[in-house]
Amino acid sequence: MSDPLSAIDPAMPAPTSVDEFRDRLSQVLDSLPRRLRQCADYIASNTDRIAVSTVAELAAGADVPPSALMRFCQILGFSGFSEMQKLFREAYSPGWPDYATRLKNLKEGSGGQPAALLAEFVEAGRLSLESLAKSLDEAALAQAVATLAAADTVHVMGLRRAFPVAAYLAYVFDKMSVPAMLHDGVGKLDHRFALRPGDAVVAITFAPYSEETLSLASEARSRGLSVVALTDRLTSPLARHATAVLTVTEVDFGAFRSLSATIAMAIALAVAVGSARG
Amino acid sequence: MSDPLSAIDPAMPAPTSVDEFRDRLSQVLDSLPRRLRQCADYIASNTDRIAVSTVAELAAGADVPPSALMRFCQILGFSGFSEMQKLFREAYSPGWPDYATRLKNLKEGSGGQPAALLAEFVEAGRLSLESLAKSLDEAALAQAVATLAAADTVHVMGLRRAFPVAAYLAYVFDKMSVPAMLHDGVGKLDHRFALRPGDAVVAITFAPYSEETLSLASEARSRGLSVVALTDRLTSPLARHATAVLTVTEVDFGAFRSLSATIAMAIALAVAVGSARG
DNA sequence: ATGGAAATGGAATATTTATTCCAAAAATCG
DNA sequence: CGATTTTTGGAATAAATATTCCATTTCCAT
Repeated sequence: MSDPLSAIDPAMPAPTSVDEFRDRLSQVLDSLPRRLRQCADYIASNTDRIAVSTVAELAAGADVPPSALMRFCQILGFSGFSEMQKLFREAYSPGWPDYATRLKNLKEGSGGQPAALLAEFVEAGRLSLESLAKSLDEAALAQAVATLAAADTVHVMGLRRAFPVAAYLAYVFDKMSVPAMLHDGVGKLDHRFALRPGDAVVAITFAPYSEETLSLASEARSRGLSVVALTDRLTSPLARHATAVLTVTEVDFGAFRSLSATIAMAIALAVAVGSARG
Repeated sequence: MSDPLSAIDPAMPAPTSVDEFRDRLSQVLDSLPRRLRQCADYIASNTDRIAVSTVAELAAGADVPPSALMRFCQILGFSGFSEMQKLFREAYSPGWPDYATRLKNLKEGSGGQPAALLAEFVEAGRLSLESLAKSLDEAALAQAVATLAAADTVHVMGLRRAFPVAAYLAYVFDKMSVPAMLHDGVGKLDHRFALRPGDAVVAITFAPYSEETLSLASEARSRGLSVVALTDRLTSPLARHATAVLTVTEVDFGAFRSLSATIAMAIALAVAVGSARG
């Protein structure tokens, strides 16, 4: 037997830092056969577990036998798993088990402005999610689900910053085999002829409310279709045209909102509707 | 021989959290004899090494024989060192919830309720955000920002579930007056002629990776443009074509991901680039 | 299809690491 | 100061863990 695998580099010196480790990993990645690639994938997305796991645990996680993982370590240039683990144990600085500390660290730390910004958005997102959990109007949600579950086609509209939410909602509907149409305003076509009796509309807009979305909701309502509103407050102009109103208060940071809560609401809605339909 | 040491509390239950551990430690501290106090002192100021050290290493650090350290663990209420270490290993990276099981429960039990679904998505989002804060590669983020700040036009591409992220990214770039183009695949036009020297690409894709996005990234790279990858792991096929790789691990619930962390990363990136450009 | 090379899984083994136990050393108390 | 209890260190053992090896399977080129 020749030795093609370690021939990737016969006596490659072991990586001496986590960065070197990452480099090596991406170098060898392409030439790895199935099992070893599984190792690589799992290790790459769970690098932080290496320091505190056993071969058996990691192997189980990657769904390979322990011997495959050993081989993997050796291909990377280590003498075995223990040597690899040593690298990560030395580099280990506790990942700030405490989220608050870590956040503070990011804000003030050496990562500079981008990291601090990220920390702010993470925090905003988390707060938004918490507030959503607390202030959820279950009845309204249930009603919205019932409405959409009973509809023929679901029309989804949201522009500008609501557009990502609308797009994701449409995506999830699609995956759940719910007939849905995303009104995206491309070419200024408004597709309102597409609204048929028996259909329903999900309209998404936040202050300052987009005219186009309000107009579609209003049109739908006047034609007798059900309209589910996803908006920022009960007094939103959108609420006027809606049969069910879902409100989500996002915590903004700077001029931009995290959308976390809005998206959570949207997926939950879509999945609930999808399963209600069977 | 009576048993005064464990008599500190004959069958005290083991601490179940790092906080409980700290409490216990300070409780017993005063009643400890010399060697055991050495253990306590050393452990108290090196709590973070427990997860990644052996008995022998810690004992050496505290300058006591291993058996003293064992006794110390038992006085704290653990059956031995391993049990104590387990606490710290788990606290460091708390096992993610078993969503397969939860989802099953939801479907079967009374929990098919939309509100319960929403709670799960909220939880998934929160975990994703926390994990992003913990695992952020600050250097990669800084590099990505620098890359994009130096570019002429920024091209953004992401399809399917990555599309909402791409759309939001493009929206924020626009608001921050960064020349950006969203490649949305409308009409199967691929717009690759639009890539000009001096431009940069932000490519977003997660397993299973979309061919179109990979192909745009690869094309851009081969023409010498910078490519920033926003993906789920370092071993992603997208990483190959990238000059900077940002990874975000989202906790999935069922088939759908919350996108919270991915979006947080995207906004932070866009805002940082926007302000770097002035 | 067929032979040869490569990759794989798992059982066997080696090594490391945790844990117990007890004889010796300190400490405590009358 | 001697008797008794507590604490200590380290050697012996048990358990967990890493590592190797090889028979079997898979892959690939012809």
